[in-house]
Amino acid sequence: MNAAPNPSAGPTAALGDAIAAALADLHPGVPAAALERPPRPEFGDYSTNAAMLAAPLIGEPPRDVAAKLIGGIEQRLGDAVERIDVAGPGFLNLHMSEGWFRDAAALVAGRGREFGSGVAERPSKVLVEFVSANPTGPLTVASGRHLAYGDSLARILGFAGHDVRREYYLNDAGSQIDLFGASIAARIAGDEVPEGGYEGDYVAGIGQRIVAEHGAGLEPAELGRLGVELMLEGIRATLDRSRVHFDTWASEQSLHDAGATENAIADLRDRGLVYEHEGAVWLRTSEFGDDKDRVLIRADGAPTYFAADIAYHRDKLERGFDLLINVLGADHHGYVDRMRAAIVAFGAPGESFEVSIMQMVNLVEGGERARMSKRRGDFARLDDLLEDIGVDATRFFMLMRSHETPIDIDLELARTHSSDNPVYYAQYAHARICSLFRTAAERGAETGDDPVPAESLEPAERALIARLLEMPDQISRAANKREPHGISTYVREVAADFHAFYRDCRVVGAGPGLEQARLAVCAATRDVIATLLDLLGVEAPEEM
RNA sequence: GCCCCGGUAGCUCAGUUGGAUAGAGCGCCGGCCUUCUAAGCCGGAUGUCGCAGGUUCGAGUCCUGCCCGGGGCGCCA
Repeated sequence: MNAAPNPSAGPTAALGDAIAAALADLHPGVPAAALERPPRPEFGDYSTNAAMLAAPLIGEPPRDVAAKLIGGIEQRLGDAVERIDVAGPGFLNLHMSEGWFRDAAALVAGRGREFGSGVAERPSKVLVEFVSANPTGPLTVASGRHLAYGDSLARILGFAGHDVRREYYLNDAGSQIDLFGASIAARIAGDEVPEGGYEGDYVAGIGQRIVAEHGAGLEPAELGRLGVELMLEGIRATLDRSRVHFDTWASEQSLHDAGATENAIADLRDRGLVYEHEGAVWLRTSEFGDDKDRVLIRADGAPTYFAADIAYHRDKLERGFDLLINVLGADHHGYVDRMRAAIVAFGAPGESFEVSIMQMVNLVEGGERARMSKRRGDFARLDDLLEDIGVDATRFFMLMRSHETPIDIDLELARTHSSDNPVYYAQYAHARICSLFRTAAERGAETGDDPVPAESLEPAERALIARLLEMPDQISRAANKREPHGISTYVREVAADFHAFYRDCRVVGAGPGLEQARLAVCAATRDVIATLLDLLGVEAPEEM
């Protein structure tokens, strides 16, 4: 039952192992106990509910079981632990020794930017598809949230040890492209765009550029193709500014050209899952958890968007991914069941397909919903937001909340370069540490093997180290739950603990032994913050 | 009608897979720079965790039913 020790888990792993072993001695088959950080300092550095889990199986009161566990845990941990108390309903509270904290800090510092990486229990090959905005307009702030989430999730999964690829699916075929071409044609002619067409001012600009380069008189279909090229140029530039780089761009048109849609439908037909009804061709998605069957080919002979997407996802599966993650807007949630049904129809496990549903993002200024652009038919562009508040603030604010919650971005707050702006809080901690190392270098760091003075571990220092030790758990949690916002919460906690440490603990010139020990704590903190910010796609400046 | 998401401090939101006296930021009040960055720190006030039941040693967290807000239920994409 003991998992192989994972070097990535850090110093706390040994605590969990000791508890599990002591528990196994007492009674077999007790479920894995939690190792938590208790809510209050008096409760020690770590606590476990092991005794409360074992009590019903053993048939004794939790506090009695807890008392029996103490010896076994103490014996295994030696002088790492100073004292173990039984508390409350049966918690075991572990008070770690000063030496244990010093060793832990040195270990974390030694791992540098690697600390917390490789925590995935079962590394797998993952494809994250996100943004995938139609190339018929510039990216919006909604895409900005998708991109921040998708890219950060990819970074986190990669750091955790998975083999991750980012992909953008390009809807470069179909009725929307036709409509886009018709809209451009109308603007060139000085007419209103057709019903339901693209009304944004940028369409006229696209038309002008095409006329300037290729002359007038192009067919709408050609205008659509050239328009997509130009829009794509802009989209790539915006992604670049946002620090997002896709490994692959999948093209719907290419799938059509390769006959992928027909092949996918033929495959499903071979599996006996396709039938004809009222002139259309249907897929039995209802056999795999969907509400009802879905149309693959319309009565007029044209394949549906769903059919093309099935072909696309079949292609993803054939490329050997264990896990497909799609990042979609809330308006697409009704689409999830049918797509998963198709995945299962191809013989892949349902769990191999996941969708992260993104809630909306509003821009707020002065307590009111902000308009980034007042032009008719236009919308809040990501470029305008990047211009306004910068990449760091954009990405950080997008990831401060769970993706399942709508967010309001306060532009006034995001713009200010003051302490009120949460994006600078963690960056400032990082810059402060870098500055501290510069000072240490100027003054000449203390050298030698002086021992660390006893009773030199201040409460703030102890709290900071304990916070750093959460790193592996925080990474695996963010990765497993697909929640980059957990990283954003955690990095602010690390920064807050560092600022308190900085207040209470002199580093440079602290004295023989102590200065080096505290520089190790600072180095560990600096690296952890830099890693976390990088996972969010935010820079870690060395000075501010 | 059915499905998804949310409802936690004045505001915006966290809440580590069911744990101890529910937290943070903003806003409000008051303190702290002759030593490593004050973009910082410290102290102070505020809660029927939407409502009602249930599960158990224990529920903001899990189950059921309601209420409110947002989104979705096409041979559109």
